[in-house]
Amino acid sequence: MSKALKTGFPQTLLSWHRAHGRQGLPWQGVRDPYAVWVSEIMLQQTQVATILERYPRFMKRFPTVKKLAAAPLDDVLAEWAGLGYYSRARNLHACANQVMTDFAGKFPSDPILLEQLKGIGRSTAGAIAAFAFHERAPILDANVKRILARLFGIEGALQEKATDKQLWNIAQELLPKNPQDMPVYTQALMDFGATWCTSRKPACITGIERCPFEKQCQANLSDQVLQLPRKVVKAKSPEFDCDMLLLRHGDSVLLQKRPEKAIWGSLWSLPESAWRAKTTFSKPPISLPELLAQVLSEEKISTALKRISLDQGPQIKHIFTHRRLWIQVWNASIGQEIIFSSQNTRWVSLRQLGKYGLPQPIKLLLQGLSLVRGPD
DNA sequence: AATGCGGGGAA
DNA sequence: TTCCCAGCATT
Repeated sequence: MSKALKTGFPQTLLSWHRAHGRQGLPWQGVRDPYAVWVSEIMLQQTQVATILERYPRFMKRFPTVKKLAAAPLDDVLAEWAGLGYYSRARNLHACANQVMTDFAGKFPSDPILLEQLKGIGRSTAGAIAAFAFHERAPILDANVKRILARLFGIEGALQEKATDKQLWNIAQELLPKNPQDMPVYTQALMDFGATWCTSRKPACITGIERCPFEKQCQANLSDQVLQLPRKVVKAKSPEFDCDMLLLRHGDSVLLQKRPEKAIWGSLWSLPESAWRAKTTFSKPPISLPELLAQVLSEEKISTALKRISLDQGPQIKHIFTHRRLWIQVWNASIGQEIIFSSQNTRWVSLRQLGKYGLPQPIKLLLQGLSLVRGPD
């Protein structure tokens, strides 16, 4: 790497930030390690706009690492509901307890130690260390990968190990000399990637703004900006369908806790059948005992239940990053609460439903039925 | 090295 | 539709 670029890059970026950096985001200027950590986890693979309302709400609900650690996991998941990647919430809770027990309630400043904590990888460790402790530690999120791949004309695909290593090395080398610059520098990288060196409409292509690196940027010089960074094309996501049971008794609905290592892990949802690879054939009608036996793994279904009929409810199409799921909802109502022998089920009154972490499509479904309060 | 894990916004 | 996003953990 040329010495001019190595010293010039951080200074130019800092100047750029003074004139064009994003302002007014709720977590900007925050130096409390706990608050920094929450924001970094919340922003993983999640766009800023999604978090704007949720971050202050989370911080108000769990103002300190101590309170977060002491809270029931279900409360954390309920607060996280709708944000996706629920292992983040489980790890957040576990990490808070790690910090309490292993570090006396204080986040360590060393990125090597931070990376040992649940849910904190190298990039998040670098961000926390830089923002909260002025450590000269690099980050390598999607913004930085894109900026560096273009600036240095990195041709390898992002998924390749060698490319990753190469980018980390560059990110390390480009760090500003002065540790005091680390918070702003780190923020500047993210801002520049998010607003100017964007994936599809970078400033150098739109011509709306004049990129301060246009003379050094290898991708720009070779007219490859939109081709970098390279990615491996992913296969089309497979399609599935399943049945879900909306079983009501009075003002209660039957929920089922999902397994931890699965999609919507540890959230509460409606009892559901196994997912089937989607076919074009319509399914035959299903009886309540059959469905109960499937979704609850109940061996004995009482004769009273056998007289209950199922009403076909709505079909819901839900898109994940890697899957497409069609959900057939079946409505049923029973006269008395039944305690099922299968674990992980719970009757929840409508009034309490909002306190449960529900998958987004289920939350929307129940809201549509006026079972769950909307946002206050 | 490859895969699983959400949800929403943009084009 | 497809792509993208302040990634990490697991296998």
